[in-house]
Amino acid sequence: MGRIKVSQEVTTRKEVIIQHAANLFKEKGFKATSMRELADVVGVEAASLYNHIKSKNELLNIICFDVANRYLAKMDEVEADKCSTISKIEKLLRFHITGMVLHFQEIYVSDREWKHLDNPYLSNFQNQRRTYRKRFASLIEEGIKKKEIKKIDAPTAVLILLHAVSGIDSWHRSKEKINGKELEENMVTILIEGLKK
Amino acid sequence: MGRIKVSQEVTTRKEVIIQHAANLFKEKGFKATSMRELADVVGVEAASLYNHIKSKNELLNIICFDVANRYLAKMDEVEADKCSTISKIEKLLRFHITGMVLHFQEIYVSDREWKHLDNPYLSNFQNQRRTYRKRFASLIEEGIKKKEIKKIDAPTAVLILLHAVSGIDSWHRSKEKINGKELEENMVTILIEGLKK
DNA sequence: TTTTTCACCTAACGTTTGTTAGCTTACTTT
DNA sequence: AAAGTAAGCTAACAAACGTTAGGTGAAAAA
Repeated sequence: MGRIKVSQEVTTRKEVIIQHAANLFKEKGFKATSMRELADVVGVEAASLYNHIKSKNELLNIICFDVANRYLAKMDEVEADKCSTISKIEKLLRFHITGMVLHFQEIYVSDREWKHLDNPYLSNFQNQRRTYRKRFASLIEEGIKKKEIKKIDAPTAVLILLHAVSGIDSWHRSKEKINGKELEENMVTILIEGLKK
Repeated sequence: MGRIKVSQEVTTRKEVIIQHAANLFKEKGFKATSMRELADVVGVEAASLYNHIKSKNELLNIICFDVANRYLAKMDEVEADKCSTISKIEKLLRFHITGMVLHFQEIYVSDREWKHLDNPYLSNFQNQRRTYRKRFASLIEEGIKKKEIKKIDAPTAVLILLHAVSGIDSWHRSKEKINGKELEENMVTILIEGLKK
């Protein structure tokens, strides 16, 4: 069929494949995406993919842990920051939102398709996810103690924040959509005001 | 293997199958659930399922439209209600929350797996979904006009509400969870306060 | 008790799946 | 120009998939 073309941003053929995979996994789901389909959009025969990747599941692994690691790194950064707790939470929220606005395919996949990871990656991913949420909840509890935030159940608040953000997926699909920055401000307004005391 | 047992609440064998299907689709996803697996938990051979259902996709159809119709009916009811706009929204929100708390399998499936519906059901479902959200957004805009709600983008608010609710799925999975009623109050507090002017 | 109907079985079908083996072509380096 | 490596191809595999055909046994109706 042809050679895989690399560009300046996407320098290796493996990365090209991963990007197309993220797109397809997002649109059709991991299980519903076949290697032949992926090969088609890459512009190559299915078997040729295996010159660059080990398996279909490796693609999912890479996508999921790429995202997970980005969030953990951001959490480190924010925790170390010297500012009010509520604005730490706002920073995290904004990070989630801009992430979803700019490269939502991977995040969407990592959010929705991680169930199809195979062990040991599966347990690993679940652990990372759990600790991330715990650290997030701790921030909220800290905010409650400092009376910056109203008295609510912290895990519930985390759940609301994270899932509200994942709804940005349908913003992408919608026809008459406001721009990304407006979206961010609207979400922050509703959610952060909802938390504040 | 044996006969499918019906109970007082679940009176037909088809309903038994649907319920197990909803469970599996929720846990593993539609595509990742095989008819042989479903047959296993039902306690019967795979081929035997086809005495009661037409196809695997019929199961998904039934689950998705069951949920969609429930929500549309509730929307009719709430719109006709004579109360403030903000409390209409609160009523809808509470309906979504209790739905997720009580029989979340079906709702979860309808939310996440509808992509695998086949036409004409797919377009049909998408239409219903779109109108539901539009009616929800209209309520919010009405609330803004009446100055009950702060000036925000209505579709964004809808998106936040609906997706925040779908996060209740991870509440079900969590170990140290507060009870359903508390969860509901927490969510309403954060989200409705977030909307109010 | 006989007949009919429903519920289930085994066996098999045609596809589609992820992946491998072995060969050829196109770039890169010498 | 020759040699070596990287990237692609065709063909095929074993397994899993949804589904159908045709037969068996048990419950319900006669």
